[in-house]
Amino acid sequence: MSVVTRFAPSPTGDLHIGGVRTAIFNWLFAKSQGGKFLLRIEDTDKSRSDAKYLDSIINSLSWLDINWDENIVFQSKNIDYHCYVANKLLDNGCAYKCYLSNEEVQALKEKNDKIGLRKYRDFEEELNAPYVIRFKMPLHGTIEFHDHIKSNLSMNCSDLDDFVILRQDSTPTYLLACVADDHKMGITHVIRGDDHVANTFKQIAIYKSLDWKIPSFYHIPLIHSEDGKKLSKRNHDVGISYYRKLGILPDALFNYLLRLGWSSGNTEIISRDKAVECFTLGGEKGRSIQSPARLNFDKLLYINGFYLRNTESDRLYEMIENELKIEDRFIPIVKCAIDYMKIRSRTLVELKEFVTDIFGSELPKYVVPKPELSHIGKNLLHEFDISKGEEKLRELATAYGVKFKEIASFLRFALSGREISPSIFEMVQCLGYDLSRQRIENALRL
RNA sequence: GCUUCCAUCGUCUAGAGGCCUAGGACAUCACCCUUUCACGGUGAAAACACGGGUUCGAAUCCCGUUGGGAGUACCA
Repeated sequence: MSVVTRFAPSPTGDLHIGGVRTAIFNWLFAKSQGGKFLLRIEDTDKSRSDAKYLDSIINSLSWLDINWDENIVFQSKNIDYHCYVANKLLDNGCAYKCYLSNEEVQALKEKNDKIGLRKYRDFEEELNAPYVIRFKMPLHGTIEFHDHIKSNLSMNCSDLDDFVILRQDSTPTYLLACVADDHKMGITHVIRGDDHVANTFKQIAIYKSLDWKIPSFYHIPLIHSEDGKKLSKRNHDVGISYYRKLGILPDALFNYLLRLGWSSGNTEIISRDKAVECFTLGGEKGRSIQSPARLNFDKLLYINGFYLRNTESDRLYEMIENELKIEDRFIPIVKCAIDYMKIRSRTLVELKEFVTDIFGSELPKYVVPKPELSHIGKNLLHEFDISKGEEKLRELATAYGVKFKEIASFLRFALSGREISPSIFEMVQCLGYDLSRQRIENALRL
């Protein structure tokens, strides 16, 4: 049997960082098994869904290079099918029309009155009143399933309500739509956040009532924020676009998220190809932890720095090209500088700023005060030609009796305007002799 | 409250009864490299939540306590 997984976000906001990890797991699982990875948009809640978020989901997944097979499935387009399934359940006696009003339901829930909630469960008549369709939960027994992450789970049916599957307006609820769509799409493995475990018992009851094949379930723990709290939409760091804006590379985010709650021995840096090769989830050799993992920004930055300095400079240039506001004649200089600056940057944004501030114009931004330079030092620099190179400069410093360090820090200031920069002759190499001379003369005059 | 799941350094994790005086990574600190900063290298500090069992032997199995997560919608 070939594997089919799916990622099923709802278009109600910026793609959640936890959702991204779920997508990665699903994608990786499918790829590692030679199966298919499908994308389904759960847009049945019209009031909360928005087309702009659909774009952002597609855009974000593409950015991460997580590609899906076949066409996107829109849950809202399957509503007829959901209704058909609900009626089937009604016909085979596994569901019933419930005429309870909203207020009545609320009052019953407050009293935790499960019996009262089932008032219409065995009601024979047809009333001419609005109704919802409720699923007939078995009164006794247990529902059990083997979760490949959490192992065997079970729950007493008596703890489960007769939940709504079709609303008053004849639209399906999540519990029904999800089962129906997963079945229709031939999903074999459901990998999702463990906020869905409680739903799974209910969904399994639906599968059984329909005599449908039950997929394998993998419930992965949720991701928590840095302070150990639940990730809240109020926090800026839950949406993927935050990381993108910050200059995180997609491969770095992929790698970082993969290692959150999953591991392959002690390996920290795992390329996409390698991940596809060695990914397993659950089962005998599967590596996935059981409790929520916290986001750790420092580690993300470290991983990002690693990917940054191991990415071809030309590639990096392409990534920042559009945001670079520099004259054309500085482009070759900037390109050259990326070679030296990528090792010193942790994000693309940082790289872009370094490179434009230091190499994007005639003179650098002087962001620190000019260091002291002795008279002898000045004389030396007036005489020295930068094109002669480092050896010559050292010789001259010795001859003049000036510390190389003194000259070097002045040159660093002259060429970069800051205390932190590539080495002096790396900068000279990028700037060229003329521009370098110009910068030195200018600094000498300051 | 009820249901259910979980528990190794500050954080992410390795660990599937003896290989563990518990390993790696980030962060921290020291030193080395060095014209600055990074990168790189070496080293330090840092954890099996607690209490009972089972066993010749437990981080690993069982029970309890404590702590944490998730769910408890005509939302997904």
